[in-house]
Amino acid sequence: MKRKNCCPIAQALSVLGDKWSLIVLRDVIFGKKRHFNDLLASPEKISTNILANRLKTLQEESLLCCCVDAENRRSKIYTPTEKAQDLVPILVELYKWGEKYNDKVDK
Amino acid sequence: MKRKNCCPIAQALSVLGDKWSLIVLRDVIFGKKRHFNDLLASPEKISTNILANRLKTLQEESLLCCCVDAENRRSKIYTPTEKAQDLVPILVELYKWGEKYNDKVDK
DNA sequence: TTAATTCACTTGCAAATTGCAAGCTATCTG
DNA sequence: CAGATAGCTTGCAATTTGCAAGTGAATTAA
Repeated sequence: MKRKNCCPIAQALSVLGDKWSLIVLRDVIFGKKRHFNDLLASPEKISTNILANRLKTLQEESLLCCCVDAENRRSKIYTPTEKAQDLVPILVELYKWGEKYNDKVDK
Repeated sequence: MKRKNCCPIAQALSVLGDKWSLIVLRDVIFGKKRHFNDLLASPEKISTNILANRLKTLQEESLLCCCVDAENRRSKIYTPTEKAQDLVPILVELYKWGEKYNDKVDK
């Protein structure tokens, strides 16, 4: 869903504005998770088909790059690009807001 | 979709991580839009049922409050709460990222 | 060297969400 | 009183999500 001719916020959200993309990026950027199974194991319980789909679209958006692990060729290594590293301020602000307002939800 | 017992980023995204919530909040916070039809008119073309649904959930999340326009009782006024105003840093960072990376997409 | 295991998916299918168009109700304006 | 207007609601098709099971290639264990 590309949003052309519109404000940068909407353009950013056309890439990031779904339930899972920023969760995956959080784990790659802060959690240093690099493998499919690492990402699967996060507490938010993403399912395999969604994760595979997000990894694909995040590569298409140049947010992740993927290479084969030289030491274990069935394993792939996903690494964040500079474009993804530049999401850190967004993730930090989300963290601060979430901490301020939602941290004690449902005890 | 409440995410309990998990990181503040995931909690923030459980409220904000969908296609439309932050678009509506952008228009209320920066665009000073206050009425249903103002929000409908944004270039991203949200549909009426989705907008009505988002306005409802954003009120449930204490991000918007709603009152009847005293001068025109068929009209409702939606205003951002302090909790919504505190999203400004997130929206600013989204803006900067969108501007840096996505502004020239498809020319 | 064969069998079991692991990794990264893929497939099938039901459920939920979205998008579009049309309709509805209360209020207001002429 | 006859439109017009604001803010929805409804119906329905299309897309996306969630869950479980299965696949194939690479690796490790026996």
